[in-house]
Amino acid sequence: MKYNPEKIERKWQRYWEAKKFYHTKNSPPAGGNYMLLTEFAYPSGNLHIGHWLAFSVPDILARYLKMNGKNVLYPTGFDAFGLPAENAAIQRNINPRDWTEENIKQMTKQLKSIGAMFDWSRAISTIDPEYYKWTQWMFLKMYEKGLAYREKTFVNWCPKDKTVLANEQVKDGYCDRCGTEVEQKELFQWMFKITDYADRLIDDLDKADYPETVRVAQRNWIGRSEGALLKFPIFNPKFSKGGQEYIEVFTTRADTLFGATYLVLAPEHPMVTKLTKDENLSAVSKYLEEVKNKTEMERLHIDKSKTGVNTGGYVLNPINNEKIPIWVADYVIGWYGTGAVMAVPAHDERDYEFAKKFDLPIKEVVKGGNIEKSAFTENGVLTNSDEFDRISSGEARKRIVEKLKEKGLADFKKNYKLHDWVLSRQRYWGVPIPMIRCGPPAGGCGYQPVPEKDLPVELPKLEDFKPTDDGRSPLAKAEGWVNVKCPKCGQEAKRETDTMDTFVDSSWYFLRYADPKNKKEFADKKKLKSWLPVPLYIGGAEHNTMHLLYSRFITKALYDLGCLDFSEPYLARRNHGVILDLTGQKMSKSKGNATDPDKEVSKYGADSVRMYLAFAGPYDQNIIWSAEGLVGIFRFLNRVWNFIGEPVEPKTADKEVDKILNKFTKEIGDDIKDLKFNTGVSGLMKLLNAIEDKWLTKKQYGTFLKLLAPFAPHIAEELWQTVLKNKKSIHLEKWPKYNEALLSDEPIELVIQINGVKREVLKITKGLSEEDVKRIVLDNENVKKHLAGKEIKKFIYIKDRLVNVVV
RNA sequence: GCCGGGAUGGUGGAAUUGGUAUACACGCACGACUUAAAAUCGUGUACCGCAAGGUUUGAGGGUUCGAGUCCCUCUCCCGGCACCA
Repeated sequence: MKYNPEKIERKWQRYWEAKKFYHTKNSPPAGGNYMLLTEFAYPSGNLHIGHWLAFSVPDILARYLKMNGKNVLYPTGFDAFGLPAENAAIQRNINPRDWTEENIKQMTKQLKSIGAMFDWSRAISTIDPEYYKWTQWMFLKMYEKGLAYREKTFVNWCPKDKTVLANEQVKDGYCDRCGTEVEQKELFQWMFKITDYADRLIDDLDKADYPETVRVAQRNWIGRSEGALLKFPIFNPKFSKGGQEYIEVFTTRADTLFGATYLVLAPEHPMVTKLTKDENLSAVSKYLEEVKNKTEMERLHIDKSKTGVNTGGYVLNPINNEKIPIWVADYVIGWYGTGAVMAVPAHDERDYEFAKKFDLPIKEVVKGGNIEKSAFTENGVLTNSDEFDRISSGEARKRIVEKLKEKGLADFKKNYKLHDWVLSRQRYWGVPIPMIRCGPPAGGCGYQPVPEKDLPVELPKLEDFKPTDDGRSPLAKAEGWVNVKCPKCGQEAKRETDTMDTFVDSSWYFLRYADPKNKKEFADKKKLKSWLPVPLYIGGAEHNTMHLLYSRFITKALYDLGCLDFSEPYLARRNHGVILDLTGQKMSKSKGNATDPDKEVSKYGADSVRMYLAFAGPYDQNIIWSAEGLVGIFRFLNRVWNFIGEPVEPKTADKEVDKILNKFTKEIGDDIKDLKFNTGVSGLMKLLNAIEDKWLTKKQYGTFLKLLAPFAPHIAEELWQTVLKNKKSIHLEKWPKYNEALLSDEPIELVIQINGVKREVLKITKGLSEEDVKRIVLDNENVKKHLAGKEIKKFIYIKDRLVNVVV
């Protein structure tokens, strides 16, 4: 019979499903529980080849761990709310729910064709009210703790999607979802106080086994910098009546304070007009108007040359009371720090450029550079700084701040680039924010949380769910839903009509896998304890900042709320790459270069696709899809198919085969454990090459199939049950044990170098002493030839490996 | 600009972490089977050289008996951050 994957794969998938093989029990066996987490899928339409990479390759590890006695949970689910689904539904003029549910059905079918050991009994979907009830519950808990709040701020507004976006969802000034240029709007929004967790989010990165890229990306994103807050007294008769007023600035270079020759306010700074002298007012207003008309893009990227105007106002340098002019310039960012900086042109490139352009004084206070030519931004020794002269920058930073601190004019301060997480969206397809607004904007009870017993606040069915231009969610139109009684006073009130960012839904989904059907809690404490934190989380690098940061934050918040007894959700994280076409382009539907996995599966089978993806390269690197490479794997599986035949009697067992199997049992197992799936596959190939023309016993054939089973579960099962006539599934078998003694039994090849150049390879037994080896080596004809007439200076012997004779 | 990762045959990649560079595949070439092709099997395949031998891991230098691996300088590619004070 020929190898026909289409015939056997469906059959075994049904068999495994019928026998509930992968329905994980809660009680751990001796080996313990292990949740191997992969990122759940967004139901966008069809499964693409990237999903196969994300799910089929880690399945190799899941199966290996199961064979090694772990109670493995390989969960799956759908991250089903969100903008793309909603936009797609609008385009097709159908309801987002219908569209999403249809996709979930289709993708579930496709996911099953992978042959992964997903536990479908625990599958979750974020649009299930039984799930999002707990998303809302968590929001309320956060609200109680003051971690969720509503405030008017400048937010990113996508004019096409008609919703606000979190900072993380804006890429170079464009909407991450649709590519439209993002505008800044000042709106009331719901936010999570993620900034409260900035330090812990950085410091705890070292508590888990995260790849360096993740650590760096998150640290960059949070952007902690340590410096000081300095108060500059305002010198302006207009405002000094009735107590001194100050401009606060943040700086990491307090050591350069004596070099501050002017002060700059961001155009957004609330004090700008107040501080501007009457005769400068028209110039300043004009400038503010100009800046307002610039888009974020122009301000950040196109127009990098410095602009600004003098306000005519002054502050005093707190360290020496020098009078310093106040300027307004848009190179200072409104939201970062205090929106004002002390300008030290001698020691900051931006200030230098600005000072040159507007002819402001440049005063050197740190020695080491040439300020005639450029700003000197490194540390050095202070000069022109009174009592601080000849002190190093590092020391001066401390001392200057300490001195000012005594007068209440400074303090040490950490600053962050991280913003609070704007979580409200003015869109239909999301989890309703469980809040009720009582009374007019002023008066009434204000915002009141929906009582816990009323959860979930279900998303109503809407005929017209299209977004609006007025910054209001489409839910505002659902009058029957919006109008409720205030939970506090019982008066007429309205529901919050914004929905939550989908990243809230996906920030805690892995917790639900521990107890997906629980109606009383988001998960039972005991079950949480037995499954979490996640031992290993595998996913795409595109989630290294957003999703990973958010889920770490929510985990920490839940920990603080007493809901969890761990504060870091994952013990380890590994990234997988993306799939590229032969020209190195990223595969995508829109480019038309995407491989359709269904087609490949119907041609070569799921086993071939799985093994190809595992084989094509290291798992954390990008994979180049090669149709020819896939055929190579298919050929290999055909050879396997033809190899497993009628077993011989144990009496005639080939001992050599045992040795080979023993060696590869260790090698392949180690490879899987280390996520080196590519060399694991090559190990299987080497193994087959070594034993292909030998006759094996049933046990030996079985061992081979067990090594193959995690990679190609269908063909392994077929040959195991139908050719070898085993009654039970191969996927209930244990990973073969290898014999350490047998490994060291092997003769080894000793490399002989003369002056570092390989001259001879000798087969010797393991563990020989240096004297024995020396005798054997110097007796070798080839070695003698190369040594003739030369004096041996050194004889280096690396045990069981190599000899280097230096002459 | 700062930070991180990388560069190995015609291609994807391997290399026990300082010890045989190019495993395993793909591709290609030749051969076998075939009327023929496909499939399959066999042989070869880093480069120079008839050979002995020599050269080779982006470029150059260094440490070492020995470097793809460690150190320094540089080039290019990918990713994160970026007027963040």
